[in-house]
Amino acid sequence: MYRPLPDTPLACLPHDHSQCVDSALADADALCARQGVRLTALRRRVLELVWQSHKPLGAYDILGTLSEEDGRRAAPPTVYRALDFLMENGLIHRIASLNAFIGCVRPEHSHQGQFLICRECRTAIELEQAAISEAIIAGARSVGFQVEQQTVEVVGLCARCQEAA
Amino acid sequence: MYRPLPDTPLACLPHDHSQCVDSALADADALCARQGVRLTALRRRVLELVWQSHKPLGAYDILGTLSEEDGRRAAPPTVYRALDFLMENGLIHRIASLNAFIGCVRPEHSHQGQFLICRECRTAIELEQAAISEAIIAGARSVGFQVEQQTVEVVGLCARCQEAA
DNA sequence: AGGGAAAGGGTTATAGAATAACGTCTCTTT
DNA sequence: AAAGAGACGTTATTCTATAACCCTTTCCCT
Repeated sequence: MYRPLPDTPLACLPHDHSQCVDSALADADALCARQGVRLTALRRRVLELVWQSHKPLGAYDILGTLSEEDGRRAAPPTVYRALDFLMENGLIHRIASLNAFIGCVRPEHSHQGQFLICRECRTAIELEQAAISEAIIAGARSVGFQVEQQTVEVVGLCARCQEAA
Repeated sequence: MYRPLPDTPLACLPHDHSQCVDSALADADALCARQGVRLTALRRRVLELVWQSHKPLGAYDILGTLSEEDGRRAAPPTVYRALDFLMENGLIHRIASLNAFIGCVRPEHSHQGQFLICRECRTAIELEQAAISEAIIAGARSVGFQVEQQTVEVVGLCARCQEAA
């Protein structure tokens, strides 16, 4: 069942993004069915909005879009509850340094990603490198600390924006 | 019984914390003099408050303390400006995942730390391990990403809280 | 099928974190 | 003494997130 990340994450390249969205939603349907949890219309719509690009999206951006769609003005808890559900089920990640959310590229097995965030185009690339994780666990162990949760968020320039500059 | 390694950070151990504060302030005085920037009374006081423990401290906690001290009610920009100054000069770090600030244990050379945050006692231990940094830089390079800034924040259990449990 | 518990989500209000914009005072530096 | 920069006060606002309450829907048990 282990599917390795492609060598070059799609987020780095021009690609047919509608396929990203479709497969993310299909994966989510399958995953929720398997887990016996409910991917309601609202949760599914929020997930779709988060996946609208490879750039982390703020809760209030989502809120704004939902409000426009529905005519009536949605309230923050509506969105935060959906986001909480999606995070609990590994479908999205929260980027703490941006107060924003991004679709998880591999929701099928629980994990915490590492994120490369381009300061120019704002795209976030998710990595899942054992070498990074292990370096952190080893470093922590050297002072007797037991790791439960890692936050790795890196800012810099993506390959495309380096070329552009 | 957990036996510390030779270079175990003080935050991991019982210690005379007033020495931490004193030396942090003395270091800050020296560093600011060397850089030709002004460690004003306010900035120095904020630094002292941040150093009051090894637990990350929120801007509004600082604000509250300042307000009590001064009688009059301090406003957020007062604190945030001081915090910005201290960060620019490498005297404190911001912990993004906690919206909080902590004194830098080695302000003498600019760097970004890696932080181990105990979920039980809230203590944050600053690491500066080249192996972690390098693993991140290498991982990023593998997708053509050029790193400028790293955020590494780890949650778990410190040695003392593991024993207690 | 009926009934109760739990989950989902609307709504109002509030807490918590950070910044914008403008004014004032005080130092230099000339 | 005047000009300019830096530091800080002050007011207002924005952005992010949660609390608390209520109603409806769904699920599950018998």
